[in-house]
Amino acid sequence: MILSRTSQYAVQAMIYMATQPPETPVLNKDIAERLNVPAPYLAKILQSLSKGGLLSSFRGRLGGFCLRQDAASVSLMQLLQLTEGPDFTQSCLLGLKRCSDETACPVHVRWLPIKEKVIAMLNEMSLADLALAVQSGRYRLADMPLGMMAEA
Amino acid sequence: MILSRTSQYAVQAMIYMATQPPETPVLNKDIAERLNVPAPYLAKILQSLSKGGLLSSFRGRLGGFCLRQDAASVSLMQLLQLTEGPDFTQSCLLGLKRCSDETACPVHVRWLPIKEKVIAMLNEMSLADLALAVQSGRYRLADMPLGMMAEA
DNA sequence: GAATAAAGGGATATTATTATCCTGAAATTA
DNA sequence: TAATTTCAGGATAATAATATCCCTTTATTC
Repeated sequence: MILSRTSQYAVQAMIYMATQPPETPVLNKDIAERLNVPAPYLAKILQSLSKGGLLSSFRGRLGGFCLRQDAASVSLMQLLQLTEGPDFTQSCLLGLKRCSDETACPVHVRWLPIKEKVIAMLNEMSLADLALAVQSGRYRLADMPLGMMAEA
Repeated sequence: MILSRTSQYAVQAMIYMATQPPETPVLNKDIAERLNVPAPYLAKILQSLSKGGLLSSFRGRLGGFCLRQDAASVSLMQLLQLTEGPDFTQSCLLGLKRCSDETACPVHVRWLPIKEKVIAMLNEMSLADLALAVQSGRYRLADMPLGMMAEA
């Protein structure tokens, strides 16, 4: 029902980056501060997103991280497949190794349609959508007293 | 997206118990064996389900565990609220502490309807339903070579 | 009453996840 | 070239989840 903390940080960070002007590297430190998330841990996550091809990273003075692709072309699904593993949507609710339409656990038939809705949602939502929602000011990216959705 | 292993074991165990004649205590050892799950760990889980009011436990020779209520009156939701915590369905997908209709994370609006479907499903499915599904022979409770759904 | 079988409960061990630390490498600026 | 800034990467630490162990209590059987 819930994502790992790693995924939560990753999603928040990616959405935040999508709210920033592209091509201008964003610092891990800044993201961590805005999201109120442990910086060294976030660094590891961003590192793995770079390896996974979603981010570009730059060292040195004007360094930081940029979205490698256009925010509109990155889905939540793509992102979560990196952080949760490539087939995180396929696992059986009861933990069975083999649970398909042919040989299933007893909740399978009821769970399947919901799972498909989840998958569709994850595929449909892009970072651009989410960034826009945040920039509109109606949605928040973090539990913070002071708002973080500036420049639109 | 996925339940804790504890919950998975709990659900499997409860469904299994619901397939057994009521009033006749079932041994932790037997459940563990059938489900292919570590017995000492399962024992802790069953213990907490007893404390939670879903099971009755009996010590001594003819001891074991019984469903305290009729299988038809126990929903998956009830069970999972014990193993995952009372408001496990309310947590924000992105991990925000406060994420309600008024002040929400950017995925909230898309997630909400799905979450409600999940909640409805969990409320609607009873142990009796699931036990019946298993007893029909068309669904499995564990990753086992030899079938476990005997007596109907 | 003694032996046996089961759950109860506390302590401990193992593993995975989350988080921190430190040093090095790359880039920029002066 | 030297100083600074930032990510890279490895090692380590802290925490939480999962799993095991041991001993006690309770009930049954003999």
